[in-house]
Amino acid sequence: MSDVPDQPDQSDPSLRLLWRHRAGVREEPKTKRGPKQKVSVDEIVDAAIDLADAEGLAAVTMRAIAQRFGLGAMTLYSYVPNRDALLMLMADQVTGRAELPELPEDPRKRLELVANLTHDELRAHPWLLEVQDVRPWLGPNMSDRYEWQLQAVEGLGLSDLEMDQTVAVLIGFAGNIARSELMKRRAEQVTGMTESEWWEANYDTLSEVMAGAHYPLANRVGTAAGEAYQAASDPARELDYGLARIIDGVLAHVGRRSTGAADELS
Amino acid sequence: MSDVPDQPDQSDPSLRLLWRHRAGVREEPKTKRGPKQKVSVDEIVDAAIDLADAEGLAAVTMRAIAQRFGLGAMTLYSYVPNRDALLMLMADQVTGRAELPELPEDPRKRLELVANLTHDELRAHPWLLEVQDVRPWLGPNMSDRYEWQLQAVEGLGLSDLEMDQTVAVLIGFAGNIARSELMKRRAEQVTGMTESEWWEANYDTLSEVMAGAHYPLANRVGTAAGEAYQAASDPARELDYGLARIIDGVLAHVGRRSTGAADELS
DNA sequence: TCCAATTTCGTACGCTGTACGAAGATGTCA
DNA sequence: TGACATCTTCGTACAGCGTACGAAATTGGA
Repeated sequence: MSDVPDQPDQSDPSLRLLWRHRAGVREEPKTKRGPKQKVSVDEIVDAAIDLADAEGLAAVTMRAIAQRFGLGAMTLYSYVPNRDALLMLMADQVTGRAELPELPEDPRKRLELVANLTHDELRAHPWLLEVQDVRPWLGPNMSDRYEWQLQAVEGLGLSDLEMDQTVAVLIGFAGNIARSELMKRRAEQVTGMTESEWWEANYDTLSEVMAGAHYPLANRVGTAAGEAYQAASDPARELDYGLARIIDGVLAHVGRRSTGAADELS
Repeated sequence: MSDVPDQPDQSDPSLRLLWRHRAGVREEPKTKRGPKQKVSVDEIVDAAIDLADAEGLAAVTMRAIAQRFGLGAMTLYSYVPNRDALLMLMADQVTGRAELPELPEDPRKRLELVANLTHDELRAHPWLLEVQDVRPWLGPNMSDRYEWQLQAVEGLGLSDLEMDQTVAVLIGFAGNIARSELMKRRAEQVTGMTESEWWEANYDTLSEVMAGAHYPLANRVGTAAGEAYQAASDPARELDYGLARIIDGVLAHVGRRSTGAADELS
């Protein structure tokens, strides 16, 4: 009824939850009545991370986590507003586990480090690939990570915008490799065969079904891949190859600029 | 009881379903008894694609699709073995809708075309991003696509393995851009605010909560981004930048090789 | 001591994919 | 023409999900 600044707090409540440990979060002046909470948000998030690591993100159900603490499922909702928020907290918390090594002098090594760190992390916690596409949440550990990533591309001669975009390309590429590794592992798990076993088991069907279709390049390339690795793909080598090309491109770009050529981006 | 080659058919039943239209699939000698099916697999898959386009992959439920045809939910299972198979069919079928343009002469333009085609497709059908990570299914349209993609990198001086990896880098990058656009759209939908509105609404909370944390580079880069576009990111420009760098890197690689330098990959 | 505040959690709802089995439709054969 | 085998259709049911709701239990402050 009044025009008092009664703004309904448009701000995202998840932010305070994400930054709960860092200085600056003012404790809300809550009365301390009521039972003490039996566990902490961190314990819950850690348990959820462990569960996701061990059995995949699908196994991270509210009921399963609660059970780990001997709690009722609904009890979790006094710690965390909902499952999506929990996933967000998991993502930030697991990001905080990796220590960020000092950056080497050599520009190529710096960029490789950024990509490899992301890749290793996603291999250890593949469920991050499924979580990430909620939002690039601004948690404290994600922010630390981003700052570190920017340090890796600082001083190369890139514009501010290009620094951000370069980081995005690198970690995006690392994510793609990790994703293809995950797919491969899952396919083996689901079918119960290795990749080469699958090809063997389906060779007859494939050639029957593809009779009349002509894939000269795909056949040649597929054969080459099958001989080089003994599978259709080898993510580790894909990582090396693609990363080298991307870094080549970035370094060529800044090199070209520093020798006085035109640049097309602000 | 006998040692007759009674092999339990290890081959993937989904393959015959994927290739159902192409020559070479032998019709199984089934008796023609029983009622005729009222719709076709193609109609079901098309309806599912339309639904996914309009309301997202989560809206693609067996019940919802069946209802579109006035069928009972369980009826779908006489057309398709399960939901995952349906998603696979959707992915291949929607891939077949895009026509594959003739490839230009200029190598750079060819690689750009491969990436842009993928990007446009994923913008039109973002749910492909959620489906793809089941497996790179060997459907007829996916196979056509792959052959076309290989044509784009044929003759550049890449080895067979490198051709495959180059295509993977390009379409993976296009997918990442599409994914970040999707995230952005979803975030706006969920929060009901544009990106800049969100930053404005959370500015106070952010600075309160991040007090004590120092992100000099992130602040500088973030400010630059906010001024350049009026948002934290601009996927269209990220596409141009990253694509240019990747292609730079690939062309530098083959250029270096053709001028007689060493190559590190088979 | 009593109450207000808070946590805990049992129950329930709507939604999902899909297993099961009955019912109906159709072609084939005696 | 009937009887039967085979196929499609689909109602019902189940387990599992996130979570809304409200009651019960617990605690600190007045």
